[in-house]
Amino acid sequence: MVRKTKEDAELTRESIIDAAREAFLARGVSRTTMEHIATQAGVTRGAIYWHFSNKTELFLAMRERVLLPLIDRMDDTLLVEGSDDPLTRLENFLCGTIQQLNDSAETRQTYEIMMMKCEYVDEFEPLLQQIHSTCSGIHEKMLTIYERAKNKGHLHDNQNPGDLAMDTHLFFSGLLHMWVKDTNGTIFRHQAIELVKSHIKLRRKPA
Amino acid sequence: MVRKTKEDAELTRESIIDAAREAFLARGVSRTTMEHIATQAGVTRGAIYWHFSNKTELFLAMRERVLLPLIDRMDDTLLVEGSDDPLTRLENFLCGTIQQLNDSAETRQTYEIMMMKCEYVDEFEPLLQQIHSTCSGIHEKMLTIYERAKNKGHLHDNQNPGDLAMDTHLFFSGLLHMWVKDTNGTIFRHQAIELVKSHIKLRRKPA
DNA sequence: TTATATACAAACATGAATGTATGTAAACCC
DNA sequence: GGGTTTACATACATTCATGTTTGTATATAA
Repeated sequence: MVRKTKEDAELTRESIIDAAREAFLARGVSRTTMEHIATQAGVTRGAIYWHFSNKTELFLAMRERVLLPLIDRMDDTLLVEGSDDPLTRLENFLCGTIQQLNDSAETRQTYEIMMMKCEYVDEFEPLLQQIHSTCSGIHEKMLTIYERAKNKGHLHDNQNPGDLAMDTHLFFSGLLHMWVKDTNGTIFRHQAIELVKSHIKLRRKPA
Repeated sequence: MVRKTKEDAELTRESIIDAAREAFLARGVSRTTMEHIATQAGVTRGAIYWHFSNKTELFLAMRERVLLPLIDRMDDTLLVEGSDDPLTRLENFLCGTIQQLNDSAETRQTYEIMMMKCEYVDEFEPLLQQIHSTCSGIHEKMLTIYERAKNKGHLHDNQNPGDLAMDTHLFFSGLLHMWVKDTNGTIFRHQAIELVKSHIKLRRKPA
């Protein structure tokens, strides 16, 4: 089993990423060795070093595969004006993210790794900066949403968009953490959607 | 420098925990070696192995030193009926936790380690279970608070205590994460207290 | 006062992971 | 279809952390 076609090589590359995710999830990033990943993927360490220069790059590749689509979806759901009012769009975005976690095991596992199975030090510290800028992006979009809602008179009069946006952001951050931590899904996950709806309802002024 | 008195020994033990915290914070738990900790503490690995059987026990000792007081404070602030009304007690508890983080570098650093510089796998996985039960404890106490607030007519009529308690819990979880992640304190920390007040205000029915 | 346990330091033995260097057969290009 | 590059497998060298064992001076207890 030696030189494969270009497409085969791409397949092994992807399968190495999959194997890395499984290994990271089971043993944590630092305790996972290249040998573990190789065994899981059914290749040798040589193959991994051919496609990736080290474990960090593998981690980043795994991460990007689920994070990039998320950012895209965010813009579409939140900012593009459709038939729904702003608060409904916000609710849809939050529920859609939960749904995405429900549907995709890859997304689920990657989030679990990023939240509980890796250490943000040294080469991983820049990621914190990156996460933070993603967060400000989310916050700004939520702020826009709440401003539009306010202009349309959908909010109670004493609520200001800035605080609401941050409150929702923090709520959702907590929600995601809790959702992911409930790994067997018996404790929290079933009520996540309801909580989102209840959170939004708290803001909406009855018409 | 050999055999010390009992009190001296206790001092070295504590200084080893301090050194471990500094080391964990700088290099992450898994990349921190016993040698790093020893150097930081000004002892040899022999001393550490005398006081702790391995790195995991050291980590647990560091953790308990800040977590146990927190649990105690929680009961006192939240459940003991005083002159304040339930929602105010809740606000005081949340603000008090922020204040605790502000005041104690040890607490701050330990939280940062637990949130971003360790991996919850193998021997560390039981901690997740423990964290979860602490969380349900918090949630139940918040639920009690909101039920009392409801009975006293402090809440809007369409708000039910269960959802409110979870919403606050998730908000606060997100808040803590954000607070801790803002390590240099320039982006988020200054507005944390305001956000807590705004969060509570959202629930309080004007008298 | 002497024996013993304590609180470490120093030395040792072992294992394991990383990165690189080399080998190789098949795909790809001309 | 022959040379070159690709996509790996295999072998090697090095580094490094861990846990244990041994040594030792002193506090402490009898």
